[in-house]
This record gives sequence, C-alpha cells and structure tokens, in this order.
Amino acid sequence: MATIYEVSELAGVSLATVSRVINNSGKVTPATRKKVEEAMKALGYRPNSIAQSLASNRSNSVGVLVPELHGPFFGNMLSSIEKELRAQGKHVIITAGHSDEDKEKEAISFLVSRQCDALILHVYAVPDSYLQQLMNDAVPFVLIGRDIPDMAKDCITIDDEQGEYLATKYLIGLGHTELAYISGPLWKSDGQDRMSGYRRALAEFGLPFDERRVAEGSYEEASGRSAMRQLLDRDVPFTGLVCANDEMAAGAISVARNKGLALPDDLSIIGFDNVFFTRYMHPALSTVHNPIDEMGQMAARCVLRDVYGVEGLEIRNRFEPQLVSRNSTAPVRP
Amino acid sequence: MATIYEVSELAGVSLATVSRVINNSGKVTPATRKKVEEAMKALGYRPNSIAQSLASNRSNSVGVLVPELHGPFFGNMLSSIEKELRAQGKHVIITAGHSDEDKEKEAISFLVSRQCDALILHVYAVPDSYLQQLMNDAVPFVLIGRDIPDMAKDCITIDDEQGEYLATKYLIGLGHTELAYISGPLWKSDGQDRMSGYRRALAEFGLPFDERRVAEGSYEEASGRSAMRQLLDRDVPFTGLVCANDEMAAGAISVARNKGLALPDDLSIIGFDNVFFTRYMHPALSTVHNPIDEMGQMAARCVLRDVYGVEGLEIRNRFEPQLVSRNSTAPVRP
DNA sequence: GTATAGAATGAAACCGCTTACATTTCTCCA
DNA sequence: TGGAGAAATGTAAGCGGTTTCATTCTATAC
Repeated sequence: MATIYEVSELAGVSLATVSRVINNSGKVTPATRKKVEEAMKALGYRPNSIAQSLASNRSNSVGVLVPELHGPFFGNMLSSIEKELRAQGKHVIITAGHSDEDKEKEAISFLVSRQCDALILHVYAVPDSYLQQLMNDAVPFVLIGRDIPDMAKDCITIDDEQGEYLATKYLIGLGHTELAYISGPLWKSDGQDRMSGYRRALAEFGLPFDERRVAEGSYEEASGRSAMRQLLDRDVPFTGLVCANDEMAAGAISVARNKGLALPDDLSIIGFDNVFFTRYMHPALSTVHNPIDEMGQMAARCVLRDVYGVEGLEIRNRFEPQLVSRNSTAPVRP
Repeated sequence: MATIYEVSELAGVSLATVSRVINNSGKVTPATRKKVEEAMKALGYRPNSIAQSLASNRSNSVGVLVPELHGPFFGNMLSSIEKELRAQGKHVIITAGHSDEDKEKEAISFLVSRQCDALILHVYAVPDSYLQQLMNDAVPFVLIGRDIPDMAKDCITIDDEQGEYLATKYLIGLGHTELAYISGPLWKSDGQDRMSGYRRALAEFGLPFDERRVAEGSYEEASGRSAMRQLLDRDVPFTGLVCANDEMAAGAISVARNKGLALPDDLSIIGFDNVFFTRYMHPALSTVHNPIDEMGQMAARCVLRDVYGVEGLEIRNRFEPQLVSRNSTAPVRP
C-alpha cells in the first residue's frame, strides 16, 4: 500500500501538502492539487485510517452496545445506525451486553479501549450512577431507551408508559373489563413504565388492578408461555391480555391455543413493539409501534452533532408510540 | 489518558519493558513485571489500541459484510461472530451490502480502508471474478454461503441443494404428488441450488417438473405473497408448497388463508432456514434448519486461524441442513 | 524595480506504541 | 575470581499520518 510519502515524492510536493488535499484543509493551488490527485490515483493510494486516527486523535469509529444481536428487535436499530453513520464515513463497532451488569461494563470498557469517538448505548443492567460517572470520562455517549436527567439531549426514548396505556385503553374500548397483564422484567425501567401505563388505563376507567391477573416475564417468548400458564392456572377469568412485548405475546398465544381458546373470540391479545414478524402471526398481532429504527437514527445523529460537528441535523429525542390494530383483538363477546 | 511513557517513568523502566509486560512478550523478571503492573494500575493506564495497531500493523478488527442487518437471519450470524471474535479481543465492524453489486463493493472498500485485518463476507451480488481479484489484494477474507474453488478452506457453506431436496422429499413422503415451488431469486446461487434440490427430489420420485407450479420470489415476505397469488391464479392444483425460505412461506400462508384454504389440511407448506419466528407462526412452520449461527462462528474461527494464528480451533466448512417437522405439513388428504 | 502583505508550501515535531538490536546484568562453572 | 553465555533491559528507529510554524512565492501598490 502506498503511503503519503510516496505520493508526495511522485507529485513533487511535501507531505503536508498531500495531507491538505486528502483532508481538504488549508489552501492548495488547483494546479498542485491536481498533481497530488494524479499521484494518488497512479499509486492507488488510500489513506491509512489508523495512522490518521493516531495523528488526529480521532478514530472515526462509534461503539454500539445492544442487549442482543439476534432476535427481531435490535437488527433494525443497528441497521439505521450503520446507515446514518457510514454516510458520514464513520464506522460502527458492535458489542452485545446481554442485559448483564458485568458484561455491559466490560463491553463499554472494550469499546473505550478501542478508542471509539463516541458510544451509543442501549443498556439496562448498568446503574444510573455508573453512567453518570461515565459522563466524566473522556468518551461521549448517547443513550437509547433510558433517560438520565443530566444528559437529556443525548437520550433517545419512547414513552413506554403511554404506549401501554394506549394498548390497554384499546382493549377496554373494545369492551373488555377483565384484563390480564404479562409484564416485562420489572427491574428494567421500560418494564416498569409499561406496567404503569397498564395501571393508568385501568384506573382511568375504574377497573381494579388485580395482582392475580399479572405475571412477570423476561421479554422472551418462553417467559410469555410460562406467564400465560400461571395466569390461566390461577382461575381468575379474563377476556383481554396485554403483553409487554410481542415475543411474549407470541408465547402466550401458543399456550392459549393449546388450552383450546379461540383467538380473538375467546381472548383478545395485544403486544408491544410491532416487530416485523407480528404480521406473519395468526391472528396477526395487534400491538404498539415502537420506532426503534428511527430511535437508532436519532442516536447516530446525536453523535454526529456532538462529536463530529455535523450541523443541520433534525433530531428528535422523544418518541410517541402508536397503536397498531390487527386481528388478535376483537370486541368482547356479549 | 496515561501513556506508556508515563508508566515507564513511574515504574522506573524503559518503554520496551512496559510494552513487554503489556503484550506478555519477551522475558521480564517477576519483580519488574510487578513494578510495571503497579504503575499501570496507579495511572489507570489502558493501551491505546490505535497506536498499537499502527506500530504493529494489526488493527485487531474484522470487517463483516452482510446483506441486511434487520430481519431474522443475520442477527444470529453477527451474534456468533461477535462472540467468537471478542473472546479473543478482536472487534467487529459491520456493514450492509443490500445485495447490490455497487454497494457491496463500496462496503468492502470501506472496510479495507478501515484497515481491517480480515473480512467476513456474506455477499451475493459481487461476481466471482471480483472476489478472485480480491484474493490478490492484501486483505484476507472468509466467505459465507458461497464457494470459490481456489479458497475452499475459507468458505463456509451449507448444502442448499440437499436442504431443499429434503424438504421436497418430506412432502412427497407425506403423499403429496402435486407440488408447487416458490423459489428464491434465481440470480443468487443459493436460490438456484435450492431450486435444484427441489427438482432432484421430484425427479427421484418420478414426479414431473411443471413450470406453472413455480414462481420466483426475492426471499422477502411480500414476494412470497405475490408468488402465491400467481400460483393460485394459474389454476394448476397443488397440495404441497415448498418455499425457498421462511419469510416467503409466511407470505404464502397469509395469502392461502385469505383464499380460504385450511392449513395444513388443504395445503402443506414447508419453508427453509428455520428462523426463530417460525415457532410463533400458526400453524408452526415446518422447515429446514439452516445453522447460520454456527456458520458465523466457523467464519470467525477461520479468521482467527488464518490471520491471528490461533491454534487448535475446530473448524467445519460444510454444513448439512436438517429437516424440522412442525405443523404446517400433513399427510395428503385421501 | 522594490517593498510587503497574504497565500501556498515545506520542515519537522509529534501521536503512542512495537521491535530489532545494543547493552547491561546475572548465572554458573572453570 | 574471572569470564562466557544467557537473560533482562534499554535505545532508538520507525509505523503513516496531522499540524504548527517557518519559509517561499505571488501579486499588488508605490
């Protein structure tokens, strides 16, 4: 691989001048610029980005930490992040934190040691205090799905509470008065928020909150199954089921079906997130749209704005969820 | 951030010695090693990986190019690649090629300019000749889902032909003699291979191959829908449908259901890939397991072996697909 | 023709580390 | 005790760029 030195020799100019045309910085005569460009072309020169990084103290890489790489959810997020960032010549280093405090911390430290210019974090397990401390460190970061007061402009969130409120209200509007809830993990903030939204809707319509009609899941399909089994075993009837995410709803559906329940006639079920496969389900799952791809895009833009000084980007920090009505929900039977 | 120089000063040794303890290379007395380690701890020293890369001509980063980041398929692959590589302290830079020749080339060039030590490529659009040319370039790479004779040991593939053969044979074994096929894009090698497998099974059991019972899709759900509509419109009856992937099968199912077909009684459908959501479908989709995560893992190991000299890794280049029988297939009605 | 400001270019230090080679220190045995 | 050879450590030259500051050009005004 040719180096800047060889280019400068062939073009008959100094290193500094070559550097100037590479970076489009400083003043260079059109004539010498042309000479340099021709030399670069002749040698098939490509700047060594490692050397650039070392000299300029910019790695042009952004570290992304998500809970999981597989599954239906985070691929969309990564996709939009990568797209937005690569358009500006930055690259994305990915890691998974598996919702485990130690692993998340280790991943962050890994990313930092990789000299990322910034991080985009979708973390659950790490406590606020750790994040607050991280703010004092050198590396800037953006948070997705989490809100820390001191850094509001670098937090991208969705109103989970409102989302679950909408879902619940929708079922109530369909005439359901006996509702059950499969929650997300209650140690996660979004798990709590969604649950609160559920309770708010109940309260607003004067329906009682009955603990026997609530089971906690982990956001995974299997946990949706077991939660559904618990609910059914408790022998407290319900005609509507709100699930804190789509995968658990899928699990609940399969259990319901095994128990011989007709969907949506015997039971209306609504999920959350609107992941792509909800369309393929039968009945197609009603849910609440979670614009995770847009959120990823916004996180990327925050980085672009804060760290790389890109201007004129439209950035939205807070997203409102929207109800998606499909076939897994129906008016309560008379 | 402390540098190696400050560490060496505090420890009262030379740069070289510090470097030796960092990299565990060369001989260092336990006593001086201890001094250095203490100095590193005292200063909170972390090696600057950029500088390491520049000096050692190793970026410790592996570029990964997949068609898409979203969807059910590649997340699994990325997940296993990231896991395997990070365990060895390497990191993963991701890009998406969108099955477009120019975009794939651009992504590769982007990755190369990022000084990746190696690439893991899951590409369709780029021709063999381009890949062959890339072999002469500096950067080593591993191919997933594609087989280039000259670099067999760095190709990880699955026997697509055999997979579709198994799927088709399974339906035939269930008594179906009137089969239809929704193929993948026939410009992609796996699309062709799967189709060949379908034909082989047909031939083996003396069933005719009827073009009217074949429609080409793009691997996307929507294309499965339209392919299914075409098939149905042609008024050539069939009781079994083989789909070249699961998403198209999902599309076909929804169309079938709209037309009032009972599944699997009126029509048996089988997919390919065994992506995670096939379990959530109703009826749960029979399919062929595609161990994409293991393939990703093996690709990562190839890189570890070829580029980073890690030894003793068990590597498998060729995978055999396996039939997964679920509820979307049933014996033909008498 | 010359002085001079401003633009273009060049020289060289530096980014933080690795590593080949030189030097010092240690070990062990004659 | 001295000296050879091995082991430990140090020296310094890069790696391929960026960037500050000095230098050389160019053009304008007198």
